[in-house]
Order: sequence, then C-alpha cells, then structure tokens
Amino acid sequence: MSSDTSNTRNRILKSVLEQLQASQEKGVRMADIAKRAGISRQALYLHFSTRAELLIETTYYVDRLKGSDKRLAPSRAAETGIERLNAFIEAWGNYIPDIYHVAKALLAMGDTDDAANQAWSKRMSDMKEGCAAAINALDADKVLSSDYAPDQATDVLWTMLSVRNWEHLIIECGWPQEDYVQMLKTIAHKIFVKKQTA
Amino acid sequence: MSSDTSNTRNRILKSVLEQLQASQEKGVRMADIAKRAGISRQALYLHFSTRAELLIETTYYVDRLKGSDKRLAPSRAAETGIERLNAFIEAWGNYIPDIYHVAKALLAMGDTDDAANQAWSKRMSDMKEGCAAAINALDADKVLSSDYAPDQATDVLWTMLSVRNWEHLIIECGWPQEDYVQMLKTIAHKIFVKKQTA
DNA sequence: GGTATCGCTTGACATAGTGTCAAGTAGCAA
DNA sequence: TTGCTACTTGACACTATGTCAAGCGATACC
Repeated sequence: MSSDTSNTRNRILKSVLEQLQASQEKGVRMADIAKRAGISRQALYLHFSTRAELLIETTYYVDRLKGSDKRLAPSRAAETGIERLNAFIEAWGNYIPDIYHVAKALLAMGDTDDAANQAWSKRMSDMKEGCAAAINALDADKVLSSDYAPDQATDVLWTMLSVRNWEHLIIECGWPQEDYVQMLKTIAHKIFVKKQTA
Repeated sequence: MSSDTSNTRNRILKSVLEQLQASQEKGVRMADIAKRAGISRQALYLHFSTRAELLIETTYYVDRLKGSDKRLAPSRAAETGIERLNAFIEAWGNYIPDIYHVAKALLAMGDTDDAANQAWSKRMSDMKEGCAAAINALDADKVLSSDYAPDQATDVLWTMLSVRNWEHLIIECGWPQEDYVQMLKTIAHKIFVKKQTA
C-alpha cells in the first residue's frame, strides 16, 4: 500500500502532509519533516533530491492515497453538458481540500523554483482540459451562452476554479466547503448557460 | 514631488519598482535594489528597516505616483447600483496593473512575514468595502439577484476581483487588459443582477 | 565466523539571502 | 575647526537548502 510507513519513503511523504497541515501558514522546513519522520535531515536527500521534488512527490502520494483518478468518472459519464459542468465542478472542488496544503507550498516555491513551477503548471494544464471538455459539452448541446467563444469561456472557468479562489472563499471568507461547491455551480450556470429563449 | 529622485528614499522606491518590473518572475533581492539605486546594500536599511517595510512603502509610492485616490470617484458618483458596480470593476481592474508587481512580491513574502501579510490584508480589506458598497447599491436598487445574501455576494465579487485572478487571465492566459475588464463586467452582471421579470 | 552491503547517522561545510554593527569618510554648515 | 549628515566598507550572525565524508549497526551471504 502507498500508505505503508514501514517504507521510509512513504513515512517521509506522510510526514510532509502532516507537517503541512500542522503548521498552518508557516513555512515547512526540511528539518521539520525529517524530525516528524524520525530521521536525520540529511537522510531526506537519500530519498528526494530537493525540497521541490519532495513536494511534487507528495502531490502524487496524495493522489494515490485519495484515489484521485476516480474522481472524474461522473463528469465523463455525464449525458448533458450541464451535468458534465456540474459534475466537473463538484469533482475538482472537492479535490482541492485534499491537495490544498501541498499545493500552497508548491505555489510558494514556484516563484523561485523552476521544477516546482513546472510541476504545478502541468497539473493546472491537465485541469484546464477538464474545463475545456465541460465548456465544449455545453457548446455541443447548444446551451453555451453566445457571449463568449469556447476558449474564452474555458479560461474563465479555469480561473474560477483556481486553488487561490478556493483558498480565498474557504480560508479567508470562512465559507463551508458545501457552500463553495454550491456557489460555484450556481455562478457557472449563470455565466455560461444560455438563457432559455422559450 | 513623490517622484523626486534627488531624495535617496524616493530613488530607492523608484528602483524597487523598476527592479520588480525588470526581473519578471525572479525574486528581487535587497542587493539588486541597492545596485539600481546606486547605493550600498546596507544603506537601504538606513531608510527602510526591513525588506517587507520597503515593499509596503513601495505600494504607497505607487499610489502617490498614480494618483490612486482619485480612481474611486466615478464609482462613488454613480447614480445606479449597476453603474456603481461597473465603475468599481473598471477602477479596480485598471488599478491592478499598476500595483501588480509589488503586490506579487508582497504576497510572496506574506507566507512567512507577518508585516507583509498584514499590509496586504489591510489593502484587500479596504477593497472589500468597495465590493460591499457596490453590492449594497445593487440591493438598494432592488436589482441584486435574490439567489444570495449581500454578504455572500460581496465575498464572491471580492474573490472575482482578486489580483490572483487578474494574474491568471492576463499573465497566464494572455488576455488583453481591456478584455479582462470587459469580461469582469459581463460576468458580474450575469451573476449579481436580477433577471428582468418584465 | 567473517565480510559486504544497505540504510541511516553525524559533523562539517558551501551557498544565498536578510539584517546588524562598528569604524571610517566626504561634504557641507556654523 | 568642529560637528553633523549621509553614506561606505568589511565583518559577522542567522536561517535554510543542499553536499560530502566518515562511521555504524543490522542483515544477508559465503
């Protein structure tokens, strides 16, 4: 199992997550992680060559732990564009809390570290494809508002669903997670779905 | 004048701005700023006690330089809620490009530095009042969508107008500034303004 | 029983950046 | 001449990442 802590590598990854959650707002140092994993600071580098690599691997660890690959199934199975949009918002919106702490650390590094920056960009670029698929599904159903080109709409949805916006509403404004998901569905509908001309 | 560079302090502040704009994406060091201002690194500390203070003072310098205090006049003078919302989005949206580089540096520091964090939070909290005023103006005109309480709507508008979202659309997606402002007006209208029940 | 290897420890060190301190200096003014 | 202001220079403390070399204990193999 990926959470098997007899394996030092996994114990380290687990410690990263714990430490990130424990030390809210403060930066997590290699020394902190080592201490929590019960090894020396230098030993971390026997498993991960840099702090950036450690954080990147932690994102994969979270995905394994939470079975993130299964989340998009409902979205892909949706029969209408609107269903697909809602399912995608729900899937991604409920994934953010799992990835948030590592994401934040990675984003903070991204300003100065190329590897961290690229790893996160890759993730966001994958997510953007989900946005594009949802928008295209709306378009195929002829319910995408004619106010935007699909590319523009994709950019807007992609922006709306950013981790920073989740952080802003949840952490800064103190919204409950369910309200966040509900609100995003509501406003996405208002923004993207063409008004009934019945 | 605030841009008088015979004054060393102003020369430093100007150098911060220039350096931030010049070194896109890379972190700006005290040494870089000193070099650009033509003084020693240590001399910076004769004018600003920390890097955070220097960046914070730079935000005020930008405001003085750009006359930011005048930007909100059209919004305050608006006669209807919808006008007020549009004027506020335009004012803030066109202010972001001026403040962006310093904001980014300050936000990056905010993760580890209390002073930087508080200074930026203060700014955002002031901006939130503008959001609240716009939403309340809509409400007073009975055109605020009944889907949200004013507080919720304020949080959403506040989130939409974040510097991070501007960064995402302008820097990441490559949108022109005018498209950004136009799009924000469009989606704010769709989200917040009650549909005509005529 | 010896020995080789693996996984880790320990201490020392390089590097980069912020911030501090003390001594010195150039220019200007009374 | 004296003294002040604004700056310079060099040295240093501190924090954090990352590297290196030597050593050590357990396990596995012959």
